[in-house]
Amino acid sequence: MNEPLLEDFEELNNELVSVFNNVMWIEEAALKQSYFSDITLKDMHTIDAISMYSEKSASQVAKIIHLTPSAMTTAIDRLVDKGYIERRRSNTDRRVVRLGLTHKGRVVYRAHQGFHRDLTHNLLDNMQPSEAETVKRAIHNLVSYLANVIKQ
Amino acid sequence: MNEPLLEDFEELNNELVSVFNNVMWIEEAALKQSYFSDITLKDMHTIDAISMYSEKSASQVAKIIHLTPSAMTTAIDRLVDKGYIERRRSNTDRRVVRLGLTHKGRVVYRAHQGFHRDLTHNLLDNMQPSEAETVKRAIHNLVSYLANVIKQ
DNA sequence: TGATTTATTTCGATAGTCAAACTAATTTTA
DNA sequence: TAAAATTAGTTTGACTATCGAAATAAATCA
Repeated sequence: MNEPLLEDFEELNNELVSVFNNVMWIEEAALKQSYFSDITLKDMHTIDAISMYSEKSASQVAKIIHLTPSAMTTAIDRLVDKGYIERRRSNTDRRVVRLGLTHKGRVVYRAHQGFHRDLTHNLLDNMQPSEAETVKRAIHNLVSYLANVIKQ
Repeated sequence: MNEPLLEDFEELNNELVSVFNNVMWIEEAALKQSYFSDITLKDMHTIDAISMYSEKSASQVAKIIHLTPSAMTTAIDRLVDKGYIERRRSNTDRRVVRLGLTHKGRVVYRAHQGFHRDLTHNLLDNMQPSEAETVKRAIHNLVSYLANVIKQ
């Protein structure tokens, strides 16, 4: 590994750690205080993976959020009971369960997207367009690196 | 909120979401495959909060990682049993439990720090010093924003 | 000293996870 | 085309982490 690019590499590193450690529980806490206090952040990620228009199967969603099939089933049960998502057996292959958001599900989904947009806006606060491009490149670096780690 | 700074704001936003959603489970998976497969990522965060030289009390650590006192007790039990941390009653106030890392604890702590340093290095991959400063400013924006959200 | 506060622990209940066994639907193969 | 294998999802049982309430013990206040 070559020389650090920043004198205060450690400071950046610590801030990054703090972001990772805090974002999760802030989302969790925000959910608890909201109108949607009956779901956890993990539930939220399930809803997010199902998303708006896709009609994904249960196993596709399980793969996205890294749950075993059995855990996926109970997670779906929970969210169906609470009225956030719907189960529909596929007509073309009656083994598969297609998942979709209910009206209530679409409302939380959009609220959660709003939270993430706020994060992104704040990330770019006070940046010139060219600087914003640099930030984008940095985040893209991270995505590529993580994708690489996953593959191995 | 003013105009987006990037034409492809959405793309950046999506990548940021993907980073948040993936970092956690990658850390989790990395732990499972490692020599330290007997601890979870949450355990790792406890170890991280205790850190190297501080001698924090149980309730201080609980506050940092947002656990209730009772959950903190059992989390400590777990990590003591597995040999990662040590409990010492304070001499000046015998109600308080001071926590410290064992040798094994310090080893995982450093390994985990290494993981985060890799992330930071990759974030800055192919950046000029001035660009690295911009990235640093962006992350700092995020930290400030999150700190602000916490306060409310 | 007696009452109150503080730090931690114990206990009972609950929720989410996994692995293994199972059901039902579809595809392969002989 | 009937039997075997595969695939998608569910059920069950065991386990773990969490919480809230009550208990314990030490320190501080009045």
